[in-house]
Amino acid sequence: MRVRTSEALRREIEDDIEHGRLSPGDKLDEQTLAERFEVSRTPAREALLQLAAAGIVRLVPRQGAVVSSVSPQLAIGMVEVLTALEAEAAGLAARRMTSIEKAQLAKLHLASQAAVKRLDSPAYIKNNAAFHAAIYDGARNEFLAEQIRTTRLRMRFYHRSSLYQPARLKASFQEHARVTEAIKSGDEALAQQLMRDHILFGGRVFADLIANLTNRKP
Amino acid sequence: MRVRTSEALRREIEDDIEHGRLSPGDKLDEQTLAERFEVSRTPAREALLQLAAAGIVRLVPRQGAVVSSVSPQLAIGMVEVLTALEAEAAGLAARRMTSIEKAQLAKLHLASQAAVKRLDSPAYIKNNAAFHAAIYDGARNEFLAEQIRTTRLRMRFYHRSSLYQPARLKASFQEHARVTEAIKSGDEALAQQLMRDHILFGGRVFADLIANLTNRKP
DNA sequence: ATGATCTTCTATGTATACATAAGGGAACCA
DNA sequence: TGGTTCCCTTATGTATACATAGAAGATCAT
Repeated sequence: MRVRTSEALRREIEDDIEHGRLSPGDKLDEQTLAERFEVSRTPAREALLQLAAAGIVRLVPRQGAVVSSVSPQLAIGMVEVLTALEAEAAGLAARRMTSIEKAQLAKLHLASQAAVKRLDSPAYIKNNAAFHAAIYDGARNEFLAEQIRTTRLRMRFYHRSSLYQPARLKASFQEHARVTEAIKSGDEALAQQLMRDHILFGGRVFADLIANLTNRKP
Repeated sequence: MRVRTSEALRREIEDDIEHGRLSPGDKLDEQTLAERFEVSRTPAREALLQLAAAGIVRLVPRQGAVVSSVSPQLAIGMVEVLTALEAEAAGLAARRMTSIEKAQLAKLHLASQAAVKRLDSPAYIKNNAAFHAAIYDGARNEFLAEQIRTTRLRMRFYHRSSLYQPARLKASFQEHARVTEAIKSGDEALAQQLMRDHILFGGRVFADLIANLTNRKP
């Protein structure tokens, strides 16, 4: 086998969580996982260990693994960290992007206008991802990009994008416009501040959602 | 056995790296680890998996594990991320600390003065850790604190604290004073900015060190 | 009937066995 | 002498076997 089996299992389980087939609190036992993927317990166990290291599942000794749940407190914490990281990326991008890259970023931004007009959330979500990815590239910091990716992945397990709300979608586009301008003009502090506001807005929706979920079933 | 064996091994190996008994690039094979700790290959292997998930070692399929090396690029990246996170913590602390906590922070800061006067780096390093820990507490964000802890741990593998330099030690104390003032007055933006400068200074020493190391043996 | 204690049973943690891919060395050829 | 190919060794990846800690259930006493 070319790829590591445990790696494949890990991705499958992540996918299950992301698509709601597994929910926070669900128990994952090694035997069942092994049977499901038709492997022995060893790779199943190793997949769980990797998930635990990433914080996706909680591994209680002698009690197996459960899908991590997110407290409102943790949700807010993640939003705050993501905000700081995204803002840093925007600031660095303002400093480091070439004029060619800045022009491309502006182009990416404009390309999303069509999706906004049609209120086409799935399309805009793709545009949005491309826009932010361009900023990560421009920041010239792989480690930062990786930290953002991990944090976002972990958040994605628990919420649908706020961009499914038409109001949020329109606001997002406006905010992107201002961020693009700030980066274009090389204004590091402004780019940071604008990105901070941008992420915080979307993040609040996430934190509110978690708070509601938790209140409902205590 | 009460604790997980692989967990214990992981800590031992981390310790080895931190204290220089293992260097970046060193190979870690499962058999040798197992023999050294007098366990079977299974826990040894699981420890390596956990270290790999944390980025401490690199795990190449069919080729075993090597202690991760840090490129100058990665070193700079880590400093930038740490800067953003520490700044965020300081800003949040400025907003959220009670006046009692603020007074305690000021007290912690003053307590480090003696170590500065004696140029006692080990003592100051302890004071420094307590000072920063108080800020993490005040930020009311466990997730942020954990991210900072992880990043710092990973950096600590590769450098001695810049606080062993007398000049840096004195400067650190002055910077702490300004940060303390900003937090006391609840000035979020200023606290962020001052902490940013503070971390960046120390971080540059780290990045320079890595750059030099890499240039020497290419 | 309720609680406590004991027993049983299951799933985890560890060890060991087996399969296989990658690397190294030897031999052979040019 | 240099290079290529083949084989062998070794370490990783996976499977299986065994030990044991906890959980669940049953039994008994109050």
